[in-house]
Amino acid sequence: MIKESGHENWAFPLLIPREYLMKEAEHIEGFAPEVAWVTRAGGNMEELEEPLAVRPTSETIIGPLIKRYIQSHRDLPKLTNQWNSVVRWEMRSRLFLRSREFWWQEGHTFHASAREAMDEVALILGYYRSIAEDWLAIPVLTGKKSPAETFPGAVYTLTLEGLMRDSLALQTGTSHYFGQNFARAYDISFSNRENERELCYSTSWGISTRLVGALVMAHGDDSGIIVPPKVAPIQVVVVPIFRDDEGRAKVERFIESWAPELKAAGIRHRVDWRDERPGDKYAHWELKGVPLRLNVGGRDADAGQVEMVDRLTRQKASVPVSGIGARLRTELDTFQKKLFERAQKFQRDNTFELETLGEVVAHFRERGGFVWAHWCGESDDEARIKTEAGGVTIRTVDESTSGKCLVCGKPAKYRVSLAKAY
RNA sequence: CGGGGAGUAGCGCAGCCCGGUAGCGCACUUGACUGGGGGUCAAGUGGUCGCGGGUUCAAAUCCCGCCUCCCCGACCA
Repeated sequence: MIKESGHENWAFPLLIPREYLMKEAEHIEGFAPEVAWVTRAGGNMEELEEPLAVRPTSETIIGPLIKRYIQSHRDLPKLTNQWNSVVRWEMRSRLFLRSREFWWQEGHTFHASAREAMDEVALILGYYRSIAEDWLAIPVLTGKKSPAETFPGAVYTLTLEGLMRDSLALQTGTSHYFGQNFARAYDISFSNRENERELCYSTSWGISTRLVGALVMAHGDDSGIIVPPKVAPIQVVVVPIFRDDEGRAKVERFIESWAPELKAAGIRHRVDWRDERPGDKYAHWELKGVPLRLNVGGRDADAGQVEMVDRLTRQKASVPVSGIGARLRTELDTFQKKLFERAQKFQRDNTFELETLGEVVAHFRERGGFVWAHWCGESDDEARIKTEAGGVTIRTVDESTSGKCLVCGKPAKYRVSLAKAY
């Protein structure tokens, strides 16, 4: 999707000179606590005269480099994307959700008009939503971040918020509109059609390996993870069941008689011939989240069928091998749909509408999920929510003309979603 | 940075208080029985007890110092 919409892959340096990093005041202020610095080098570990920052994100290195490629409105838009890892020196890390180093995709774009840049930010958010919902089967709430939660240096930040099965929210992607903030800091300008110098309008956006964590926590159960068919490396696993060599040969012949059909139907599958017991294999592949499992023994071979078990319900069904490719194709599509619907239902069942801070505090003492409420926009009130409701934060804000602020009771400017989040 | 806890076999732990030269579960190896939901039995492999020093005839155990990790809080997303 990213490439099809005209973005090119670029690669920018890992290490950022201090002077570059320091240029956008809000940006550096926001990231300062998490930046790792290279301060020594060489066999004697000598102090560097000028420390180098390990990129926590790449705006500050891309700015000074990209400006050379942008001179005229004819050079715009400049649409770049970079796959890399970044380092944020978190005090407390959490596997997949907040690690000190993580792999991601960061897009950085430069435009001749604010309108175009804002459209870009919305376009990408749509792509991210599609990745979350259509591929990972994770329903997401989208909206703007409150000023306190906005990316440092951005005019506004759009976000996707998913709900994990423990009813905590997780930010699964962000898309930022910078206006001319970064262009001003790095003097990224172009000659417009009137032959005047004008600062670029820029954006950045990213999704990371945190999505792996989201996948695990949005669908997993006590038996392990559940991987949506569309992204599953193995969509169907076949577990042969036999006692002796003779039985094995029979089952093997049977499987070989229809396994090519799976391949022809484009189904990613594997036959598990490991020297383990069937029960171990069942548990093993359930743990790994393989959507469909086929148990195949001598009795099935005789009957010309297999026993199909789906990871979601664990219900067993007999499936004739005739036309098995098409049948499994359908089953996988259904699985994808059901998984998404289950997550949607969970999100619906854990979404509430409340009016006062007292209600919100009481609610989050008992449970989690998303709570919709109204907010006047005062950051003091936002801070009060966080302290009094025990870490509850505003996840998204939408313009609103109705309702009263849940904290101060004054007419609200925004409709907000609240949640405890990772 | 504040509070708490833990370092003993690949993993999870007991033993420490009351010193006597290390044990349990899982995993692993071999064999037999087994095999349609994580099996049973038997025999095995595997450990400088986080590091350094001290006390003692003798230290996983007692004393001193150090290192590392985890949890809660603060911070961040």
